[in-house]
Amino acid sequence: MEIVEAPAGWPATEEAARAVQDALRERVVLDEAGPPPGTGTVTGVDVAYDDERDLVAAAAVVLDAATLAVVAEATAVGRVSFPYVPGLLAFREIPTVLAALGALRADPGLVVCDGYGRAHPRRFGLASHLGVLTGLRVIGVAKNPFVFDHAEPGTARGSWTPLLAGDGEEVGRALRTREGVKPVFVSAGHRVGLDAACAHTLHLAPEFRLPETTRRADALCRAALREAAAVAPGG
DNA sequence: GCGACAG
DNA sequence: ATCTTGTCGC
Repeated sequence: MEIVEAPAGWPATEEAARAVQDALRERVVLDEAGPPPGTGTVTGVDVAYDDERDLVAAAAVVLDAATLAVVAEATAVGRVSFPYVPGLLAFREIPTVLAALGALRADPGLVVCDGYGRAHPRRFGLASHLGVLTGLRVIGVAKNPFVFDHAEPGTARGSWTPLLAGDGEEVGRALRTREGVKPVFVSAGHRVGLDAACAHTLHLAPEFRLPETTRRADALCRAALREAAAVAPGG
């Protein structure tokens, strides 16, 4: 089993990581129309951790956007490349996620990841970072609010409320995907606008709160981590 | 300085 | 993220 290590020059300090975000931020594109929901392919990415063995497992699952059926999958196991620091999540997951995406034998299409894109302290969360590094269209769908306040959206599926930054910019939305259930938190990552990001999210979550993309990727990366832990020392 | 804080 | 039992319900 190959273990993905962080590439040479990977940030080793929080200061260096923030500098990377500030430098890459200007490459983000948010004004592309992109394909409408239900067309082409859509890919979910997620990771699971084993701190005891210092391992992280990533999964990428490609779905047919029209039927939400799985058309391709790939996983990768790596060394944890950065500690968890709010605002620097991407540095913890990206090397292994890139390996999983690279092992895919199908066109990823739109990528959906856990976490945020534009709705980030420096406007450069995981979804934007992954998009700039791969050139793919990426959106972020998080399960919990981050640093931005929001009003409670209406109880109906499809209701939403803005995530507003201090300067008044709408950086994301709290979007209700199931009636009466806690909303998800959507933001644009790269080459997709916020309206489109929310439309895709609703299309991908016809039955449960979370998009099928993240549900599939979550299950797959957990399975990959169990297999990796079974043959790794420690723990 | 203190608290909050995606996964 | 992860640690964790039972329980209510489709």
